[in-house]
Amino acid sequence: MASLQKTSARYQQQRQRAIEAAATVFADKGFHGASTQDIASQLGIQQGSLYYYIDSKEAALEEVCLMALRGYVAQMENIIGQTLSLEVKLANTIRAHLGSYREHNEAMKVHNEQRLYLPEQRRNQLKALGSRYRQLLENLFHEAVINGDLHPDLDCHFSARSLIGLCNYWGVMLLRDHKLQLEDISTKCLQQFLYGCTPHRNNS
Amino acid sequence: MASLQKTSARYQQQRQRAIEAAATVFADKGFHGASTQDIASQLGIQQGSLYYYIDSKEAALEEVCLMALRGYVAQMENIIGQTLSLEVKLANTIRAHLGSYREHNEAMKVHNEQRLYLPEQRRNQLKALGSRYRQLLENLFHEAVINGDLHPDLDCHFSARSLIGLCNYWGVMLLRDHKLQLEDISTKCLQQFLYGCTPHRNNS
Amino acid sequence: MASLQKTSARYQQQRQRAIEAAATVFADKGFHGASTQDIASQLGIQQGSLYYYIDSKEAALEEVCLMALRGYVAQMENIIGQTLSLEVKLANTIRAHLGSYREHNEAMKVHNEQRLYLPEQRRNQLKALGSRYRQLLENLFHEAVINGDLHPDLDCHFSARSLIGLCNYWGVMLLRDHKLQLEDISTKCLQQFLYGCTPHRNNS
Amino acid sequence: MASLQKTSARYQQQRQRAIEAAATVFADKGFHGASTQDIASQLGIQQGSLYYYIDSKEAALEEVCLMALRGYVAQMENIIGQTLSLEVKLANTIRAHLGSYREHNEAMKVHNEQRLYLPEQRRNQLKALGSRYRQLLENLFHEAVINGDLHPDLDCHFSARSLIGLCNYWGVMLLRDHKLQLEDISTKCLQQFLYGCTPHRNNS
DNA sequence: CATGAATGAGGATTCATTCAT
DNA sequence: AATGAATGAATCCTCATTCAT
Repeated sequence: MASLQKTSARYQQQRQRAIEAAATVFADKGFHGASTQDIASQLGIQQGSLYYYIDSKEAALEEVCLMALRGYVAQMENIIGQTLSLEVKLANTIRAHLGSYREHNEAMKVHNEQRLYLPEQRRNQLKALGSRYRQLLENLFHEAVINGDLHPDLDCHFSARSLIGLCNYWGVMLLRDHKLQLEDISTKCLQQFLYGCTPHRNNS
Repeated sequence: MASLQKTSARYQQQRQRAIEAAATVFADKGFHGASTQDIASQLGIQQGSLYYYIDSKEAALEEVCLMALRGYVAQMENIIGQTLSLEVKLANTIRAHLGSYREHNEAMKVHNEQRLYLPEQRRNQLKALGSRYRQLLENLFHEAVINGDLHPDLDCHFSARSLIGLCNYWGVMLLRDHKLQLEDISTKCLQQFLYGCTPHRNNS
Repeated sequence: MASLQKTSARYQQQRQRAIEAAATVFADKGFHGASTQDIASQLGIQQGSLYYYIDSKEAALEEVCLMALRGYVAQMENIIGQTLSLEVKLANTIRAHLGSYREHNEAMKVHNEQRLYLPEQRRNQLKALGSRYRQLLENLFHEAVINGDLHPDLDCHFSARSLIGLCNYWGVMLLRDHKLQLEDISTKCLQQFLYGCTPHRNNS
Repeated sequence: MASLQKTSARYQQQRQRAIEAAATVFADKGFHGASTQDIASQLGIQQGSLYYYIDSKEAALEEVCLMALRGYVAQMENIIGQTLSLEVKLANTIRAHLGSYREHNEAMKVHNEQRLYLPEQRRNQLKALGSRYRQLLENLFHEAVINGDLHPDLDCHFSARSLIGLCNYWGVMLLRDHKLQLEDISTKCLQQFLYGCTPHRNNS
């Protein structure tokens, strides 16, 4: 009859572990392909006990996605806020983006691939965070165009999304193939993104 | 089972429709989130009747993926085989890649997002076709490096995959947002990929 | 629109083949474990076509059982009617019983093992034939007791059923193991049944 | 799955009840004719709940058969091990065999009639137990032949199986007709088996 | 005669969720 | 704080049967 102390540090920590377990399982099997039994097993508890920490499977997916995006956006705000050259800022952004795939228990992958299985209502926060991220990136590009660091005719919206697409692609590759080096891929993504494939003077 | 002659044009056509219906449904709800009832409804037949045309839900996913990749690789082989400049070949490749998202009942999207839910054994053909595609693209890059059309230090493997990642990202966007123009996105992808975002002389 | 000539020799022959196919399949997989597809395959026709020859799966089972019992009882009447010693009559009975397992497409086995899956109503004829067979055998025993050929205290009902049980057991063995010799098993069954296992003078 | 502790007495007892319910239902309707709904109803639980106690319908059949054979073989070993006359040993064997039909929720009947619907792999234990039983019986006969208790030319293998066939036949009859008396049938089976039907001096 | 196509009901199995303890 | 037990709905798939052609 004691009221549940769901604010205790112990509870919060176990809850966090539950979300991470969900992230791992969802990343592997997909939201619908994963069972709450899978998540409980990953955590080392019984299936029924899982519901002490999550409200529903769907809520768990939402938490996983939020966990991924929150860290992601926070890093981005930090990077953008610093006084550094465009190239360095972009390098940091890309490394942060790719790096977050290897941390966070694959929550990033889950966000990218599974978030649309959430009902509209549950995606509100997620959409806001995602927009914020894209906006920060887009603004960075706008300023760079004005500064002359980027091509004057650049479609900043298109470019921001392209960078996201590129990073998401390689992020998943980093998860799938552990031989890939984060630093190496980050550098190449930056090069590819800034200068393309053709011979250019900037690098000569 | 031995003497079933499911080769009539009528049967083959209906079967094709079934695979397309599966593609549509899988693209929307994911493999595990979609039910065979969903597919049957999409086709306008009873759930049980669906099995007259497909062997299992899993087999349907395999067919969807194969349908996507076969067309895709065939186009690629055609494009590569022609005597055209690198830029035109790449432009054609990108347009074909993006275009195939808008045809094929979203089979491309399903291939990209759901194929890993197939058991190993069912992915053999798929893997072969996928490798073939990447290889064709990579070879195109190798030759272009030798010709001097691309940067001499280019990591062709990385670049080929980056192009695929970029196209897949925008392919899904084209599906999601019908206001996007295929031609416009294709051109921008080509520009981004070849020349990056920085100001460059090639295009000036 | 021509009325179906279900009395033609051609039809009757094909119908017979259908019942035999059903017998084979039912013997192997059991009534509920067998599908009409299995039967059609065995016959080399399409599943739908099967219904031209049988009214339902259940009706097919009834036919199979009847086919088995009719032959069985007819042989028995023939054997009993002859003027022969008890021992020879029994030998003939046993050989006929066991032999029918190797002919008749396993219909005997199906009758023994599957007939109870028929609804009461469909078992009427079957019961009559079965009772008739047991009665014939029992009468044979009664007479033999009176003649002094069999033990005066013999429970003829029990003995008749025991003989049936013994023959059914070995009948199935003959189906399962093709190395077993019909003649050999028949002789041993007769010996076992008449004289048991203990040393006796009759055979010395 | 790893940490499930389904070892509580409560669980084991309910599980046992589930297997017995399955035995009853399989005996009545056959393996393929019985539904898991039937078993669950027999147990008084929901269909889905049944799977908390069994892994699959097939596994349930295996358990039923094992349950039957285990008790059966254990009794047989006990009987054979005692120092008693052949006749008494056989009497005990037959009574045990027939008696087990009336206990064990008809598991013996299920074993005899349905075990072949199990896939090869699931029949391994079953085969071993069955062979063991037949072997024990056969050995008993071999010794009796040597002692002169049984006919010197006896085919012990044939006789052992015949006894099994006889007992199985009457075992099923005991299930079907509750008016039959176990003791009566046992005695008659022994008489029939040892001395056959002809007049003999041994018993006079 | 025979078939291809379709149906709809039934069946095994899984699973998110609940809840008493 | 956690679990074992149970539920009932959903889901994939099979199958007996029908019927137009």
